[in-house]
Amino acid sequence: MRADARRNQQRILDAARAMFGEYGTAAPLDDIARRANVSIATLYRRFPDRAALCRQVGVEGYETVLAEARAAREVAEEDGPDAPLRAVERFLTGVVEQRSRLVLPLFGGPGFHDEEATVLRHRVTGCLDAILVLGRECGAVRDDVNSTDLLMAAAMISRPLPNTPPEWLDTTARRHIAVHLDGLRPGATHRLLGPGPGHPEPEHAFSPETPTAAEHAPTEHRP
Amino acid sequence: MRADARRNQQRILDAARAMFGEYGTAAPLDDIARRANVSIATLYRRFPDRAALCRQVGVEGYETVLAEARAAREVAEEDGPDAPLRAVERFLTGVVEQRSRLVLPLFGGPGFHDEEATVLRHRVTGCLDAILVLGRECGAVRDDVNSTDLLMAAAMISRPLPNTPPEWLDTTARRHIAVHLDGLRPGATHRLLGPGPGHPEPEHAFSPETPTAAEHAPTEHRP
Amino acid sequence: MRADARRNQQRILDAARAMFGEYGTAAPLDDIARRANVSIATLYRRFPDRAALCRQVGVEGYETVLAEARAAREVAEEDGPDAPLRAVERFLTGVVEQRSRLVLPLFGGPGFHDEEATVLRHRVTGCLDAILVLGRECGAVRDDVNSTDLLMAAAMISRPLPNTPPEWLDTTARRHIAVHLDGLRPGATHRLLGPGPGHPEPEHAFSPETPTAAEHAPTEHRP
Amino acid sequence: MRADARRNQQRILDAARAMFGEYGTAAPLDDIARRANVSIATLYRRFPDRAALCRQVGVEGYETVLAEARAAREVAEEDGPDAPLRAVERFLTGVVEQRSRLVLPLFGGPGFHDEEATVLRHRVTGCLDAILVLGRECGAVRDDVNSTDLLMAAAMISRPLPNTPPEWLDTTARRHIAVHLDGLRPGATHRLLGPGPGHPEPEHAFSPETPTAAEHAPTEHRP
DNA sequence: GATGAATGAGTTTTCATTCAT
DNA sequence: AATGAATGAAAACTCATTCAT
Repeated sequence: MRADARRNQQRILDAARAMFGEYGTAAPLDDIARRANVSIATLYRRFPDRAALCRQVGVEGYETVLAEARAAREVAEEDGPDAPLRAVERFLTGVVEQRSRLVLPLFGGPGFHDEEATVLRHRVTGCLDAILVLGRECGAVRDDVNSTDLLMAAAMISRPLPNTPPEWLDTTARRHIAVHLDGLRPGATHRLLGPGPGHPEPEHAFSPETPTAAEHAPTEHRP
Repeated sequence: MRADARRNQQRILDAARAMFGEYGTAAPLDDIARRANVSIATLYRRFPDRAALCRQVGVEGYETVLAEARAAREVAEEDGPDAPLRAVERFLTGVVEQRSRLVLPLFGGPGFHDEEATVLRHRVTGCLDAILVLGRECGAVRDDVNSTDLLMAAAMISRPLPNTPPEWLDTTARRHIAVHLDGLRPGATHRLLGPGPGHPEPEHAFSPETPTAAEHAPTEHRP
Repeated sequence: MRADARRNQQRILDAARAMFGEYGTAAPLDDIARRANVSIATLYRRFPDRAALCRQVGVEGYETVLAEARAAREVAEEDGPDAPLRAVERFLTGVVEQRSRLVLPLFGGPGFHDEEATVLRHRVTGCLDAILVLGRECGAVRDDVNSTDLLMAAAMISRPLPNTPPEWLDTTARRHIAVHLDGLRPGATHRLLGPGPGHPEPEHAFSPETPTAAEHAPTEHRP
Repeated sequence: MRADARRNQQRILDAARAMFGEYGTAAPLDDIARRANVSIATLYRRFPDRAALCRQVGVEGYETVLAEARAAREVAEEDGPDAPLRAVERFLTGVVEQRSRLVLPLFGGPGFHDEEATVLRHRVTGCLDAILVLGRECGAVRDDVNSTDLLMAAAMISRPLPNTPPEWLDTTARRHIAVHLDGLRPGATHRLLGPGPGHPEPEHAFSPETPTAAEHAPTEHRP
């Protein structure tokens, strides 16, 4: 690939992430191309359709999350009895801070069963599992929470609520994280039942991805 | 308003809610009209543009949330030291169960400063405040959580995560609620600072809604 | 016809004239009905289609012109050698002043061959002919100008030029009339050839209306 | 701009002028595109909305008028005492003959204060002023008529009267011009007062365009 | 390889007209 | 007789996608 071609590709991805963030994943491809300073035909040469573009933006988002998860795991390995809990805090906070580069909640992003996304997701949950194992060992974290719970919590908390003043979003997220961290300590009165989504029963070996219904990915209008 | 007109109006709203839920708020108005068994022109007679329709669907969603909040407040007034916490549980669970009728997170719904939405939101937070007051009195709930925290939590938890298998959604939500409830008990180690969004400093009288930036309401594509 | 029905009919005509004046004869019938404070169905009861409404507004306009022509003829019969020229001035000025009630230049008004319009037009030219006969007798008016020339001049001068500041229109019309009156005096160096449109050769008896091509009545867009 | 693009642009303008002439400026854009043998989307690529198309057609019309004014100025510089009056005749006749290419009276054309239109209009009045100066010098033209009077006269006379047989239009216009020319000779008994629209008092320097009310641009229906 | 241009298909929106109350 | 409501048809406009330069 020629140097300028590679540069264009990255410009397109950056423009797409920004436009998707501002206007949603139904943002006109024309506008994305214009923002990237390339022609629409060039965009099409790189990404055969909108889905391909979304997917790539999504994958880059997963990579961002993975970076946060890895940073958090390092925190978990620090000294102190509550290091693992601080690691969870680091993870949740980090994901919220990366919000704009993220696509965990991206409609039209890589499907749940997309191979590359699956691999990345498993790497993320791998990091989170490591944190949780440490947390349980030193009694910093309740033992019925699993890595998927954490990943989903991160996704829910980082997703911007529409029709909400932007300055509320950060404060609200931070407060929610604080409550959540308190809820993660041992001594829970509301026990979580079962292994939770994506986690096999202990006695079973790892079971393959359960086949699931089509992803839900509605289209929103720009108000 | 004539009886048939009222009937049609409701039919349109029902169809719109269903279509918005399935395909997002950019769903073709044609299809909504067809689903409601009226002509597109009839839809336009009632709702001058898509925004008006969204707004009304949104308002109905707020009404649903209000109903849940009121039901929860009744639970809070039952006997027992943990009635308030059960009320919060009732509220969060109820909102998640009503998910499909809901529009808290509806793109293009009533703007944050929409008068009707504001009134309804205040009614909801009123109920939640009542619950929290009882909860603090009997020591069932930490004292730094406010009604907006609860409302935003309900919004975040009930919002379906895209690219996520539908059967995960309910389980995940239930598990998240459980952790959250444990986090709401007194004895918190992660204190919430400040009064939180929308809540004035105690020593101040009630201050009017702070003016906020334009609402964020992106458009998503259907994959 | 009931009294209220008659009142409604006139209200509709007034509203139509006003709307046609402001927005052109393609103004939405809905809006005309609203302005007249009647329902659209009532409008339809009185005027089966837009053409009928236009036609009636047009006929009323012709009646206005006829009133001006009659007033002018009375001026012509006053004393003084230039009374006929003052009569022409009266006619042209009067028509310009009535502009807003007029439809000489109304697209979609009564067609040129419409019976009622033809009768009214002939009455107008009758008055103007009387003025011109007097004018020629006392040498106040050149002898090659006919009543149709005057009627067409009135139509041209009174018609508002689009894209022209309203305050220019009156001044411009007044100045044009002044030049025109000077051009109407005897001693012309630019002679008018032939009898002019609508006027038979002197030796011929009155010939029936010559059949003409379809009327030209374009539709304009609202800017 | 690519060669084919330029060709299409001109085709669209030609089609638009023709359609506007036949059906008014509310003529369906679809039909204009079809007549120009391009797709409607191509039309929209060149002209973002109907107004832009009207404007350009209007500007081309002004250019046509300017060409006539320049040709007339050359006539004014010929020998003979009445050359300037013949120049005026040439101008008025020329404009009437170009009627179908004209847009002086085009609803929806460039607004009065449109920059390009203003420049062209000033160029036209510049030519006409030159003619009038010569005419006054050699006593061929009355001295109270100004270039705006001539331009407005041309606009009024060239504008086709609706509901009028087409064959009348040319004859009527020619006859009106003849009377007008006689009225333009010196020795006027009906003096024009004031400097007239658009012409500053002699003692004042040129004053900028007076700001005027919104242009009047009604919509007509096709009968 | 990059681009400006063209296009077809779909969606919103308007409005004249008819119908049921 | 008057009206609010419903509708079909037409028009404006947008956008993803392909083509020729």
